[in-house]
Amino acid sequence: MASRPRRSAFVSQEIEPKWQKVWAERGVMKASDSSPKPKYYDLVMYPYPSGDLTVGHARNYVMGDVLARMKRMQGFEVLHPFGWDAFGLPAENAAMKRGGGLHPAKWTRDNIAKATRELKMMGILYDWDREVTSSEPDYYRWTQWLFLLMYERGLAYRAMAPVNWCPVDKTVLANEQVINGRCWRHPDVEVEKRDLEQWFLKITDYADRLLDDLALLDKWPQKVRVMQTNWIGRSMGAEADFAVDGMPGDSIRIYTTRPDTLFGATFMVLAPEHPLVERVTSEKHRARVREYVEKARKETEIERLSTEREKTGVATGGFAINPVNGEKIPIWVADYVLVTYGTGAIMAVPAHDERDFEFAQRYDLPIRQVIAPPSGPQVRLREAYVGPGTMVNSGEFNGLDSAIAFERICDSLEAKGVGKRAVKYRLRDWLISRQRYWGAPIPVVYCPTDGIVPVPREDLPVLLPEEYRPLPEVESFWKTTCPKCGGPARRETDTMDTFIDSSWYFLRYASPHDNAEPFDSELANHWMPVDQYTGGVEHAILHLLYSRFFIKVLYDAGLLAVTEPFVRLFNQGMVKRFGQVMSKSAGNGVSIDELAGAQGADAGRIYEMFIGPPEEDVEWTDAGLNGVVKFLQRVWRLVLEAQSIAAEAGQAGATVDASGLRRKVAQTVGKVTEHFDELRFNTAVAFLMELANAMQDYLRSGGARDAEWDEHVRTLVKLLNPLAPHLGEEMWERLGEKGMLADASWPAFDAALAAEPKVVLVVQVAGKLRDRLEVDAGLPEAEAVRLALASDKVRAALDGRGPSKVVYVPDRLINLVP
RNA sequence: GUCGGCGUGGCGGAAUGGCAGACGCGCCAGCCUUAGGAGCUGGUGCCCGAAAGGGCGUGGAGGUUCAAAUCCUCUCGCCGACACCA
Repeated sequence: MASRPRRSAFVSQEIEPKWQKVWAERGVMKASDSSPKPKYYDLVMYPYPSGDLTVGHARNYVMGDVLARMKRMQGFEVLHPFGWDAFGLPAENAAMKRGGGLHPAKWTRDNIAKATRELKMMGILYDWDREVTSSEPDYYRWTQWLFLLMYERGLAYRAMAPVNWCPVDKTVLANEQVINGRCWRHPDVEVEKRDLEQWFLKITDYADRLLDDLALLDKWPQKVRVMQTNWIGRSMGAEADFAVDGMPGDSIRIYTTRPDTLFGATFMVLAPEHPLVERVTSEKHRARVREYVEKARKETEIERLSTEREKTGVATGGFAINPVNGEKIPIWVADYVLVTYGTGAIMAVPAHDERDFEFAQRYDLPIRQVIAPPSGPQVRLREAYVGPGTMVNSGEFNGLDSAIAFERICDSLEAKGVGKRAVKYRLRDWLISRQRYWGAPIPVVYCPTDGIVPVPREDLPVLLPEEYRPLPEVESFWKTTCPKCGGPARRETDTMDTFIDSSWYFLRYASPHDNAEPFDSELANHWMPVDQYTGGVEHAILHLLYSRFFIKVLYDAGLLAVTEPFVRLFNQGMVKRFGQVMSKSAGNGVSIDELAGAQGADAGRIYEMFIGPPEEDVEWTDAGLNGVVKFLQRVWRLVLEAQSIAAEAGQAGATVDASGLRRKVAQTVGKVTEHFDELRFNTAVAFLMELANAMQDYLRSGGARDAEWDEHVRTLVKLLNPLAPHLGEEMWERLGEKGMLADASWPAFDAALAAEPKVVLVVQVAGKLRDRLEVDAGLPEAEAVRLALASDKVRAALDGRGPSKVVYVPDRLINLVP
């Protein structure tokens, strides 16, 4: 920075802190609960406070800020809050690394202070009066309150179950936190299965609504809706009871999505853990079955679930009776059947199921076709036929279309009382217990007399002990008395999954200081739903599914009037540098201090918006950033030193037609507004660059700096403001404006001003471009044809042939087809 | 394996049926300057051509259409999600 520019230039280090201070003092982004203006709730996912921010983290906060600033100028009462998802393991790990010397609370608060300062340095405005921190008692008190609500509504229960255990974090995990059998936080660590008694939330009660209401979320990325649909995994089918041969009273219930293939069942398969395995096994087979079951139990989840390996199983020697035709079929045990899904037992129809087919081939089991494809019945199947067709080998149902037979066979099962239609889900209940210190304690007490007793609401919060130590080791924490009988009792020492904290934080922003309830229903109903929600796609299932669930429960409890929390969802891409996601630990981060100290926050903000489509990952380069700096310096001179630019061209005083620029300004207002609204920031920046170029050209060609010019300059500054707010305010002030630019009104789009009187009409002959004609807008077709035929180039291309067909798109193109 | 997304100049990317390459980076030439990592002017998809002009061109092959980067079919490549859910 030693060299001195010849022309005057702004110095970001001087103007940025100046305006940040003014915004803070005036509380520019404070949201009023009682404003007559229409509300706009603009939210970014609250982050885990892991330390210093990089410009990479800042990208989605800038997106939120650009939208918030424009919406304010457009006359909305904008709620743009911020907070911290502050409970979680990194704080504990940091504490452990230093031998417990650094308390997680201290570590968390220090990190929050650093990140807050950096957000402010980026010029990002929030209503900091509404800041929430999930690890503070005045927040987690209400997280506990909501747990009690779940408990009262029968949605929180304690059960013994085989659960996922992360050996590194030493805690259990929810299904959603297990990815390919590995911990979501440690991609190289396999989770273990443990049988433990844990707390669950009954999200499966809401499976249908969570699935069906996805149809309402038309402003969510399709990708996320598909992922949630698959995760919930609803399937429609039937359950049927197969009697066990020689064991009256015993039957095996199976679930199938293909009741139309019931006549094709040639064997049954039980999961190794199925409770009837021992009973149906014959003495002759017992040793082998036990050995197989034992082996399956020892295998890891990853091995069990691999689709690569060959299917294995053993016959039990037992037989079942097919309820539709009385046929006796062998019962096998195989680990490709999961005890956790459906009924843990299946009827195997190898002719019409790929997995059963593979298994039947390997163990030489019979394959019977019961559905003939439209191409006609095949003599020998080479692979399972899973499509629809005509029923064969199916008794009274022969000849029916398989879709009709599906219904008829269900009717028949129901009439005979041996089965019924059934719906199943992949979604499991949400395991929320965590064996960790740094989380919200689950507010229940175990009493020898009264069993599970919830902590009364007036006794909340159940505070974490001051000292950082595993809770089961802190006697003063768990040793308590029963709220019911007063006798000695033991407090629950597990804390809640941090995804509970984040399932309702956006409600707390509506009434962050309410000390009587988690949120004020009236205020929450005023601000909700969130109009724009921005965050990473990694929460496509986890946080976004859990939050939807919470909202539906609160709706049912009469505490909230909305059934979906987020109207429009946007997943931003990540910022990379040297090919890797930018992060402090990877050593490729650009810090906000570095940025602000060199090119400035405004340049960084615009660059992050201009660098590429907002949903794509982008590569940060210093050269690209410098291009934006040049643009801003050019705007600065354009706005404040128009004279020098005109003088430079040596034509000051000449007169040029101002109507072209007038149109350009009007068009830019329309396009920039639309593209900001649609979060297409990269193209919005491009339009502003075009406008600045056009204004510069106007001056250079001798355009007058009259009252209209002054208007154009103010329009440019306003349009630029959401992107470069510091520079905007500085220019606004120097233009002699009294109020704050942040409070100025957004330019209105004037379609009449933007309309082009003359258009370039493309002339094609047989679809090939032959000429361009400048014509009046709205030219009638006959006139367009006449003008086109008058062109030498067109006549040459037609080569004497008359056009037999004319396609005319007014103001765009005319295509003459010989 | 299944589902989804993406594939456009040297680079980031525009254009969602109607002029391919907006805007920017980079590069080339020139101007200005004591100096340039500043500013300004012009150029910049590829091929032929001195130019005028012409031809080709959005991973590949087909198709629909007066017209395709855009819609359809197949195919290749990259990325993501799910992965024995009966």
